[in-house]
Amino acid sequence: MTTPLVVLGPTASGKSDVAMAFAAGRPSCEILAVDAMQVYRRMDIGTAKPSLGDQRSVVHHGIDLAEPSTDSTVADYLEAANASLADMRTRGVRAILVAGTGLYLRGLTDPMDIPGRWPEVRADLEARLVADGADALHADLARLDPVAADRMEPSNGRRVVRALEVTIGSGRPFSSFGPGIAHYPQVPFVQVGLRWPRPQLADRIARRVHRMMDAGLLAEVEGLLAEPDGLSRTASQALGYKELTDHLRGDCSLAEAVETIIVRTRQFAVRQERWFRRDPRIRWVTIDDDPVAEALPVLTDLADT
RNA sequence: GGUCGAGUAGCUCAGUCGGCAGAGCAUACGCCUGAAAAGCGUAGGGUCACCGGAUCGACGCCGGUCUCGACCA
Repeated sequence: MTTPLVVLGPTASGKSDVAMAFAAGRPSCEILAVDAMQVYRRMDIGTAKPSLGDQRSVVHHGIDLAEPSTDSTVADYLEAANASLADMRTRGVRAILVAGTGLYLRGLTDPMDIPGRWPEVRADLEARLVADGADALHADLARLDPVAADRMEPSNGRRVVRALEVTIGSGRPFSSFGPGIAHYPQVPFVQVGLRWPRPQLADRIARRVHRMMDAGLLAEVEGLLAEPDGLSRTASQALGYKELTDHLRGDCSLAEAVETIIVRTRQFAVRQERWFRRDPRIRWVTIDDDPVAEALPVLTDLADT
């Protein structure tokens, strides 16, 4: 059987190692990275992209899909990732998803009908956001699509603008494109989540950030900034890249930048946990020392059933 | 040893004339379908260094002690 497996968890939880260990012992297994930043080419160290060695021993999908000078979005990712999944299915290859980006994973496990874009509508809305504030736009949304309005904070201008863009642009309520993320139907994916005690995960994150610095992250960032088109809005906000760019501009010392990377990565890891832990379909494994030794047996067990 | 300054939330610091103890960050919890490593909301948290005094009432005033820093010797 080729039910896709999902290994998910916060950054630095060891999910890639677990997936590699599983795939290494089995011939027709390939890995699909479910990660919003590993899609960017040449952003390798800071995104903890699988090493070339790992990529040689197991085929990887979902990485190096976009130039760092362009904005890659959920829809772009889902198109490519779904094509990879379909391809693996027809070849009889088992997919192992290594997932850190919750929204992207939900888009694969619970297919999403992501509405299109209406740039002119959006431009008007963004102008109004600046002029009138997010609450005013949220009031409009509450009138046009009460369900969507209820799903988001009135002060979250970015989300409110998007919901209005879709509702006005498409002529259909934003909420009519899907049930939101609070529904968890059974789906043909086996999902295993790696969970760490917070203090230990924090420690792993700090050590990994320092390891990235030792591996040449600063030079990687300098190289990307030196490219003719630089980093896109989305790529430039990747953890590590953003803070080191600030440092290179002279906004802070290197030590301060590294400390900020660690704090923000820790906060990101918590956000990942909060996203995933609501999903009742995930089988959790609490790790306290060795992710591979502790999670691989569970994964292997579930894979064979 | 002397002079001056500082000591308030986990951290950095506000605190006016003596009248309910504050902010930012951090932390915890939650939301979010084309920026998601993004964006947004809520909450908890205090021996105001310590001891004593005056006062109806002290973080604040008075006396002393301790710690840190700068300067002078």
